[in-house]
Amino acid sequence: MTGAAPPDARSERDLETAARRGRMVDAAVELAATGGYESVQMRDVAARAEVALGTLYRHFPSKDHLLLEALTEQASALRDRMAQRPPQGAVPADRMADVLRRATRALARRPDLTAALVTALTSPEGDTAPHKHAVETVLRSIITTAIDGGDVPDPDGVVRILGYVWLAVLSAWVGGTLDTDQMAEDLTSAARLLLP
Amino acid sequence: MTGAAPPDARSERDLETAARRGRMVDAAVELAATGGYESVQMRDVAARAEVALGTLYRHFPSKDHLLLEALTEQASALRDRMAQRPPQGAVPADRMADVLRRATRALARRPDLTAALVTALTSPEGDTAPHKHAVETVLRSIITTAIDGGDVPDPDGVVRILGYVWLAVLSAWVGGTLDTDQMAEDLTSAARLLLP
DNA sequence: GTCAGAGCAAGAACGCGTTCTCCACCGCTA
DNA sequence: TAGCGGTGGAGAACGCGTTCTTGCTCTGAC
Repeated sequence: MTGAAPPDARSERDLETAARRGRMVDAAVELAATGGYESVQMRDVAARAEVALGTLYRHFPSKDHLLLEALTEQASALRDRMAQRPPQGAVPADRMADVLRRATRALARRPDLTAALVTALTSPEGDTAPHKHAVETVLRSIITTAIDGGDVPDPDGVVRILGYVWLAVLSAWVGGTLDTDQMAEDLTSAARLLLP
Repeated sequence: MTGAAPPDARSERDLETAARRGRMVDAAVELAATGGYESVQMRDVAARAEVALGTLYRHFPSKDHLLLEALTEQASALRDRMAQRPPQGAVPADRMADVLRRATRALARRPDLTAALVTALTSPEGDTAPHKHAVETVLRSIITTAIDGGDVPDPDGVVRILGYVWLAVLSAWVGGTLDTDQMAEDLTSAARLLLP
């Protein structure tokens, strides 16, 4: 932060720095989309973004930080896309199942990318906790749209629990213990058990 | 497998091999208990078990396989201990909350060990899927004891969902985004939302 | 008795995340 | 104009999971 400086008074240098940063995230996403987490190799990211390895680490202290920034972007984009069209269904359970089904289908469309990002999300690095919180908040806001205005007791609790189930199911899918259909099935089941 | 040979006809060599294998798992558990996942370094495990690195990898194809074997043992031991004493509570929700609270307290008693084992469980290595399934089965069997005999509609669905929540909450605790109290709170909340 | 093969020890080697070192360039102030 | 701090480039170096190589010993088959 430059404090009192007007936001459009950035020097050309700052603009270049921002562009470089964007290229690094884009490069990570491109590599993740073809081969998942292990295909995102820091040397390759740096080469594709046309920066040096040291520069990459100057902006992102670890591979997981880099992928979590990408995940935050992707999750926000998903939220915006989901917000375009209100969930279908007469009761909250149906609308929730619809939201989760659509979101899951969107994620399953680019499986390697999703796997890479979820892997970063579930990696145990302690100093990424704030970023993880940010992502969880976005995911919960997606879920929340399904019960807005419905007559749901303890909506926050339900949203928290469904957020956990969503994460666990995604993690199991990434780990290979669940396929896409089982994932959708378990999410629907959770929605029906938790909502009227 | 030696086929038709009687089980106690193992040669001395086989006994030594089994003992070595046990020492490797024990060494991993000891190291995990003091420093978590990253303290379980394969060279250290081999040294502590007094085997060569190659021998360790002959028995366990990866660090995660090793830790998942340890986790299976620990989970089975936990299940046996939990089975000693039936859950307290008048209704299924109370009994479930009791079971989850006791289990969580047991896991929180050795935080570094639990963190290491949960990390292995949520690591995305594809070829550990069967081991992960085995662990999940044990965890679900612990949960199931809380609703045995109760009048619960769709008990399997509830157990699956609560298993997911348990995993996600543990994972968040390991990742540092949740403390022990919040973990217990969310689990209790899930039990009350899902059970009568 | 001998020979093939499995189990293991010892340790070098490799891959990739991460850190460190050294240097060039740019905009700034005396 | 000369020096200076900070951003970035190039790449070596380090740590740890994993793999590979070499050689020894024991076992079972013939």
